[in-house]
Amino acid sequence: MEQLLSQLNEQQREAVVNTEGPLLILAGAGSGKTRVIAYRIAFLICEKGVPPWNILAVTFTNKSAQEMRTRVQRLLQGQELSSAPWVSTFHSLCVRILRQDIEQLKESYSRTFTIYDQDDSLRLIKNAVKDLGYDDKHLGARSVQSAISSAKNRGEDVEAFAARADYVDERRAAIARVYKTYEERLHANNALDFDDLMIKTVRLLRNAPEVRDKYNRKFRYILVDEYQDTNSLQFALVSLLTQQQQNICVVGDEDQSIYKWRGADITNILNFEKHFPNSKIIRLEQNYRSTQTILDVAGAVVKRNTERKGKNLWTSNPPGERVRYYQAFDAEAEARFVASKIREHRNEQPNIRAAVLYRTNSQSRVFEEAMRRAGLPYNIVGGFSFYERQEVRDIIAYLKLALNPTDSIALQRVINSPPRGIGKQTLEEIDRRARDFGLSIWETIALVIEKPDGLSPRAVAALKNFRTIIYHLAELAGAPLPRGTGVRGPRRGSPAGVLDPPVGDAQGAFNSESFASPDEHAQDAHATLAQVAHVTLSDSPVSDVVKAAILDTGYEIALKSEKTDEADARLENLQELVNAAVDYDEQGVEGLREFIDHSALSSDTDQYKSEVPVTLLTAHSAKGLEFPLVFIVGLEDGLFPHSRSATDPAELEEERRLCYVAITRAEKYLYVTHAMKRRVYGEELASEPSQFLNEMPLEMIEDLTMGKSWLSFARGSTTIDYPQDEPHKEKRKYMGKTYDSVDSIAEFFKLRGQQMGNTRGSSPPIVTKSAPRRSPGAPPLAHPQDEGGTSDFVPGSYVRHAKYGRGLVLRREGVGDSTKLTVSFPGHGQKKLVQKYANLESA
DNA sequence: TAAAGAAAGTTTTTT
DNA sequence: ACTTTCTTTA
Repeated sequence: MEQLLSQLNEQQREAVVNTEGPLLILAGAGSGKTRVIAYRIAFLICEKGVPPWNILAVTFTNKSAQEMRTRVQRLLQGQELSSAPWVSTFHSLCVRILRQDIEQLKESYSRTFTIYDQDDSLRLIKNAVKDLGYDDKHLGARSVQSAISSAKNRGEDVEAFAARADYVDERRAAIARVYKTYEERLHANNALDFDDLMIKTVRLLRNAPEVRDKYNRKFRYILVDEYQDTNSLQFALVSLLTQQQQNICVVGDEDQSIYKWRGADITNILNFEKHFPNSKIIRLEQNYRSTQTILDVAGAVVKRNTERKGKNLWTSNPPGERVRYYQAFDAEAEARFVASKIREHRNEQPNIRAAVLYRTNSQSRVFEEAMRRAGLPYNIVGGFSFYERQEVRDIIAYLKLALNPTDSIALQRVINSPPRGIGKQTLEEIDRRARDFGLSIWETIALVIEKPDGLSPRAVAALKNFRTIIYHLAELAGAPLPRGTGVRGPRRGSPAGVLDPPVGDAQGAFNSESFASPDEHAQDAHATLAQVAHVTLSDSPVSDVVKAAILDTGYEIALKSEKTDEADARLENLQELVNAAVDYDEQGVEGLREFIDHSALSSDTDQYKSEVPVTLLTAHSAKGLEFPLVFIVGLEDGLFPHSRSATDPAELEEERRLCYVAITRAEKYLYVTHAMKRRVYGEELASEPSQFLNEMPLEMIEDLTMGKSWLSFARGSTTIDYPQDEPHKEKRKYMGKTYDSVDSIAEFFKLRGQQMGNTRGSSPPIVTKSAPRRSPGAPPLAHPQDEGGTSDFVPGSYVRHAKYGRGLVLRREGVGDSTKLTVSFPGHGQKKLVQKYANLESA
């Protein structure tokens, strides 16, 4: 341990050895935060003799949890440990607690509850919107989902939400009714959505003193990573868990707070000392990751934020090279540039790892393509994960059904996939009857099989077939379902663990008939966590059940008979799913349930290989990672910063922090690029450089663009700093001929025309050399061709609308009569208007 | 009922 | 541009 401690600097060491009482570690980017947490855990175990199971470390993503586990493991190598410390995400921690104790909540949820991911929850909301008779045009399921989610995260239940929805606000009242139905149906399905996982856990700990006490005694030392991103529920959870011992250590950095949109509450970290009296604060300000230049650039950008305490991040690393800049013609050219630079770097340093950071996942496609073309193996983080693929979700749905057939979302998903003759008509009829009798769909199927009442024999046969498949899977899983109309589940079965494996008969699962009815078995609601984790009663491995879900359902045959490349790829994915299941082969229902939980809670592919030359990811998912070579791409106005943040200064600051996070991922080399035009929704749009580029010290940037670029214009003029709070007054001064991307495109064509000896073609007007720089974000001048009258309505200018009043033009699309403007009106939100009909005047 | 074709919505970031 | 959902047709 002595030797371990000597590898840390003074502040880091302080952070490690101060194990007792509340501790706030303010850790700047690259200051060795993960290292400190790992050492701290090792220190607690080795030096303080704390048993590993008394330690809990919570992170936000699976990726960082995994990283943490590996680090701790490496430090403790050689140590014989009886168990590992709990390192988990907030959500998986909640799942583990709820799987154990949710019945103490007395809300008639059973421990066999199903987790609904965002997609499942969206389906449920869609159904609810439809069944309540609302027009899904007016009440988009997605926006309802986000309204409900943020209500939940504010701690507003249905009643509170409805109370705030007075009769004036019809839309809100409608959402309130959907919210109510949604909650009822979640409950009827014995299902919890992501937000519920937090909510129910907090409620459980609040309302059940004995449960709270149990976990307080269990988790004697708690660490929370990325504390600046915690929301009020997560704060409540942490407070409840540390009520008794107060050994709470949180690590965070206000400059890296990028999840306010998801309810993160920065005051959690700012008021830590108030929440936890007698707390210590330690600052980690030495950066070990980046060159001085990269750090300076990052600092210059984030300095523009006003909502900030500020800190003194320094490094003893060499200055390194300048940041490199490239202005690409379009998104494809940008990707080609990045790929070729990565190859150049790898020629110099064969094993250098590169990352491409973009604002939105939709940008990843071009880069994938370019990497493939350049023969660079790449790894893509986020986007559609493995578990989000249709075929994988289908098989998971079968598995969910085997454990909980009342899960109507899973049932609807697979009842007819692969096609087995249960069509829309049949489903609607069943749905109607289910509602009439107040039964779940599964229960109704049983009813219909006995009393078809007008349903075609063919449909009944198909339903029977489907039911047999589920019966079979349930038996194989070691959780046999009662035959006939008898139904169990949270609503009628005994609440405790009816779905749990039969105790004391290892053969049970294989002998399907003998377990047609569930055995009575002792259920200790207060079983210890260890007991739950090691229930190994049924003999069938998880992978066998997964295989059965692929084969016995006819899924494989259906795919094989398709004989398309796509079907083959799907089959391969399913093989991959079986492989994943092999890892979970600790047998039995608990193993299967854990497997399913994992699939719901892992959004990013965890088999992310760090040795791969190139990693493609969003700036958000890059947080916590570092790469010697980093490309920040798409630095364009409206993209990064994103246009959705244009109207709110606080949101713009969050975008800036995101940019800060992106820059500080780089160790040695940083490239920043933008394209002059880009396709958005299939439409080609000219794009302006990001204001964040302008906030970087220009002398620290090297221009790699062939010919003229935005940067060369920017350099040609004196830098004008306008005060943060009053940008508009200053900006309006620059009304001379300015840079904009149309001119740059003109420049590009001219240049290319010269290179190719081609002087023909209608070159747009060329920009004058002496052009002063326009500060990005300022109103660009009208293009020469639309001079007069309407030419003022360009992005950045203000207009007046008869109904909405004064608004800011954000985007302009199309030409002539079809010109559309996206305008943001304070109090009315963004509107898309056809310029010809909108009767706008400039304001 | 299922497959094929047409229309509409989509993209901010994530557990 | 791409994907999901609605509509038509075999």
